[in-house]
Amino acid sequence: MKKQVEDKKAALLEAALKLFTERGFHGTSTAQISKEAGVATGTLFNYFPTKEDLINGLYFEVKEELSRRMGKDVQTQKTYKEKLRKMWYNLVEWGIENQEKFHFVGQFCSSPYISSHTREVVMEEYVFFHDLAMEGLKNGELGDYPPEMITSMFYQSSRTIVDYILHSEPQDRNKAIEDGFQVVWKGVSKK
Amino acid sequence: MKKQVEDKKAALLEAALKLFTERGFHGTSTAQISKEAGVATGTLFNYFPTKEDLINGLYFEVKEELSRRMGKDVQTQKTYKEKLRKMWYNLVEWGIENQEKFHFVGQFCSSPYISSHTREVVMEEYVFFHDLAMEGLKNGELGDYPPEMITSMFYQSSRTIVDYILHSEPQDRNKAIEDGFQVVWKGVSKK
DNA sequence: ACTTAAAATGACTAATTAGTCAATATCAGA
DNA sequence: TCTGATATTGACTAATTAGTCATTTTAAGT
Repeated sequence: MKKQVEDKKAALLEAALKLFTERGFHGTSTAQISKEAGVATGTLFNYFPTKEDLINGLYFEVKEELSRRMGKDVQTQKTYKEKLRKMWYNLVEWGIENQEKFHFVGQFCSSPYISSHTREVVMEEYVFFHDLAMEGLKNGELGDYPPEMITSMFYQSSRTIVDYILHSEPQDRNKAIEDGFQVVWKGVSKK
Repeated sequence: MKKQVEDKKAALLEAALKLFTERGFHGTSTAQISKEAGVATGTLFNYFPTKEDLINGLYFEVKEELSRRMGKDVQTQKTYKEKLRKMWYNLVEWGIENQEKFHFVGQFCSSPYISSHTREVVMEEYVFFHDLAMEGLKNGELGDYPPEMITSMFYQSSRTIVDYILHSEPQDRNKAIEDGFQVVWKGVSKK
């Protein structure tokens, strides 16, 4: 019975991801989500007491998945530049593999339907990212810019490159990913 | 009588800008917009036959205003780098002065409620931007990246810097704007 | 002051919404 | 097979929605 429960909850989250990304929060009814997930309208509310709880739960799950992917194998890299490059590839490749999730977080990161509590809990998962910027500033690898500016430029540039790859469909994706890293690295590194 | 008409239409557009930006398209009712604008619920539909016509009209107006500002005094600059810097300052300063409009275009540029017709008409206003990238590639000022990648990086970086300035509130805004330009220029320029 | 055409109004409607709840289905353990 | 706790269902409700339209108001020209 536990298995079934997880199936339905996962189906609801998947349906919500698709529809919220396509049509927005108020543009999607709970009935549409239930139908897409293949459950009754009442079932949604067994798992998520309100529509806002659903989008907050979804946002948390997706951001958590992204943070795990971003940090993967970063600390095993030899140089600072290699660490940043690894994180860049993790981020962009995840974005291409998970277009809907990538688009979803971009769309709802500053939405009023995501509670400040959710935002705070999610933020904790990204401390390592801020710390990596601080490390680069201390060891002189990065230009003398505020750390928040560096992390924002890095992350937003990844969104730009993912959108570019998905929309312009360049013949060589890996070239585009590497080009993107070169632009960002030249931009934020010292000298 | 003409004066009054323009007043009401402008009030509706201003109210729509505020509410759509805050709560999204489906998160805002036409009744709320009319109330915010200080007109009756029926009056909105005298100016905009449907809610979608309203958001499309608003999107067109705002994007047109931005394109005019972006291109201002750019061609009178001496060097290529000065042209790009001028455009950067135009863009970022407009974003800071017009937070709601800047946020609005960022939020709705890939929304399904903006018609492809609106998108096409707006695109024509930005040909000069693409041309400036092509110019930089031809004269060897810019690195060998696809022009769409360069224009996207430039524009998205401006959004990042505007958000950074509005959110982190650095003591010296001009320093932050110039820092932002330095990062972008180092990133996309040759050598 | 009178005329007239356009502009403004807000009560109204049919459709849709988030969320409820009483009834039904499921299934592990006895 | 029977029991009881839990999961699922979908008809239902009260509230809200975009858009309509008959009526009233406005104001420019005479």
